[in-house]
Amino acid sequence: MRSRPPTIKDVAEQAGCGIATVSRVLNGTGSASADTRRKVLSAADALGFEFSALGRSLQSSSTKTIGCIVPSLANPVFAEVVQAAQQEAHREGYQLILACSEYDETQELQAARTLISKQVDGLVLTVNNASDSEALELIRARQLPCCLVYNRASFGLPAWAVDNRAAAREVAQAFHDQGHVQTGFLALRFHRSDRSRERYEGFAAACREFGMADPLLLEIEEQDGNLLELLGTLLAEHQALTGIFASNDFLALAAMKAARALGKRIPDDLSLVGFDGISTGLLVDPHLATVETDPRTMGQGAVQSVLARLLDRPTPELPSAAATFSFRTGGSLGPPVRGKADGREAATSLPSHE
Amino acid sequence: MRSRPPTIKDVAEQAGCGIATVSRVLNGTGSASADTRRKVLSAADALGFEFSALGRSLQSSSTKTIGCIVPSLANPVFAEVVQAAQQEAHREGYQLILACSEYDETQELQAARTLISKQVDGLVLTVNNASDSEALELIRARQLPCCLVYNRASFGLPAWAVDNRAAAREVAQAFHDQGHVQTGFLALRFHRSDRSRERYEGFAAACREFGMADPLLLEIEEQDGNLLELLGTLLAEHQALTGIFASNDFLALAAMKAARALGKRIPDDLSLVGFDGISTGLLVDPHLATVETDPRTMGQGAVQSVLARLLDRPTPELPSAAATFSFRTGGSLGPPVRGKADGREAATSLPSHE
DNA sequence: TTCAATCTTGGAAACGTTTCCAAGATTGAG
DNA sequence: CTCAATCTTGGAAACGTTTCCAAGATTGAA
Repeated sequence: MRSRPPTIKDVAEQAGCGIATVSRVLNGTGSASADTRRKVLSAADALGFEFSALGRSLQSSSTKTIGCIVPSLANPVFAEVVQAAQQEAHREGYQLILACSEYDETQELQAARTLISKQVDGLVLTVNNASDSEALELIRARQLPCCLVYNRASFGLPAWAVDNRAAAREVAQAFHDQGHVQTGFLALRFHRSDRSRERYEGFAAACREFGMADPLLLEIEEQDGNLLELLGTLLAEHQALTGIFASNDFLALAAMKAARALGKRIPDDLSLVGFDGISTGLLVDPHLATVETDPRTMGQGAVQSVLARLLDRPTPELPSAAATFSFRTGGSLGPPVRGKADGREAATSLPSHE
Repeated sequence: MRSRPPTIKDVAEQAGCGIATVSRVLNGTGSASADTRRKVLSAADALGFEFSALGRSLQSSSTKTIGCIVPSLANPVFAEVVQAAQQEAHREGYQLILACSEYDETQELQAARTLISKQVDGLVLTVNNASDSEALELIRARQLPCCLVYNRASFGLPAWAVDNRAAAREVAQAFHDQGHVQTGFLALRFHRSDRSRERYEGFAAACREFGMADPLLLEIEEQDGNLLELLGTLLAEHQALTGIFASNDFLALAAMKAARALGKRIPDDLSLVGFDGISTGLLVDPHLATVETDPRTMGQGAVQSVLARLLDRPTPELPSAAATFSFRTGGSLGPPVRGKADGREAATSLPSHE
């Protein structure tokens, strides 16, 4: 009938000893006679006692807790990051507190504040704009152990990031190798993500390098609901494009669907390349060409970096820039084919894709 | 240079007043002269003071924190549940602590223990087996506000669940309507999920009801890696089946891919129906027929239920069983067609699907 | 049997809050 | 100007731990 959970004091009383003794016995620190040990153990068991992490944290000033901020869990990339981070933290006896910023800087800052006030021991996060984030500034001011994920290193913080520019260059190269000239870059919330911008910039620079036309920037502001419609309109407006690089796989897949609704063949009429390498890309036909990244390694690594600072361990080695991604070819990328539905011969005359 | 974050005591000292006053001013509770208020405010600002949720929780015995346990974030259904739960909690000033059980009862219990010791105010969770879960027993013993998600109500706990049996019955009906007799039920970790079992039982019962053959239970134990191979083998062994109901969409999509690798046409040679209604099912061709559920509503509702108990609000109404799912038809479900690649006429002689 | 060394034990302080309470300061009415 | 009512303020206790320290109990060797 007691609603209040039992405390160490209750155990001490029941066992007929002092709270210090209970603490020592239950934590296996310090000495105790066999008799007392037995009494304490059975009292704790009878009461169903569990230490309150609160009291413990207050006194040790360590919560065994790591804060994690990501833009959204709707993107499987971040879901994987979080899952891997959670596992790694758990492996070391740490808990993860999750917050999603919804790609909103205000919520991002808000989340950082809350996590800090919850006294998290460290933070792992993906911010919208690493080079200009109030949240990061706050964290740095507090000198909290922290590691970025998918953001480029910034504010002197370690970062498990993808080399977006180098990856985008490989995409441009792939388009160029297939003979594309007129390409576009498709982004969902362009101004809200530094990743997206880096990919675009890298892509644009590489297109120039390879002598292709400047890629057309195709921005979409809105959310899911009418996404397919918007994409349809956008694609219809830009029939000249033979290839599109999307800032993430979901967008690429949606574009694939929208293009087909317009009667376009993939890749003959339109080639598509995504970013992230989510598994869904391998379920569609043809497979989505994309830049594969490794969210699990990122999430795990970021937690390791934070823990290293926390526990005075050697800092884990960050992957070399080139090892942060790998271009994955797929049937969605092929040579552009002139002519509408009768371009079969032209298609077969070129090297078969994949 | 101070590494220790400033406490209320520091602010009091700087402002030249007592800590009680600081507390009152900063919390806007109790009175204070305009002068003191100003001094406290500027001192707090200068020090960059933030309350420690720890001390506060210890004294108020409320952490403004809700624990959340799901099997995995790899399944977008749970990712959505978590995301929605997180948003709803946040809306009410609560934080979410996340734990994944990896479909493992030991980790499930472990997670519950940790969250309890972290003094979460409530819990939202999906367990592997609601009718027999040590974690749930622990929670019930502690009388912690708690709500199940995707599990059937159990232990007297509220639950935002899908009526798996009724949903499975609709699937059986759909198969029957299309003329299927020999069907199979495909599950990934059958013994590890009560949802999967309920779906199978409901499906089997309904098949009998509709005069179809008992569905064949196709179990897979292993994880991703070789999933496609395993599915291929399984499908090759059971050529007689004309339709398969998979316990979730990912499995259904993987089966679709494996079936195609075997040269089967979907749905002519094999019809497929999934469960969950993830958006990926609409990206493939043909669309995946499935049972749609609403993870966001579930996650949000569960948090509301917990908060209702926490804040003495009226309990939110649980959805009626029938409203927990809706059958979504799709091209992956059609009438079975006799004969291998030359069964076109037979196909067109039957009502065209969807 | 005795004394020193060791083992066992519990009181008390500290961690950062909130809140009760009493005391001192201020106000206003008569 | 006086007294009561009100406002403002800070000390202290409480929340649940851990850990320091000193005191009492036990052990073993001479």
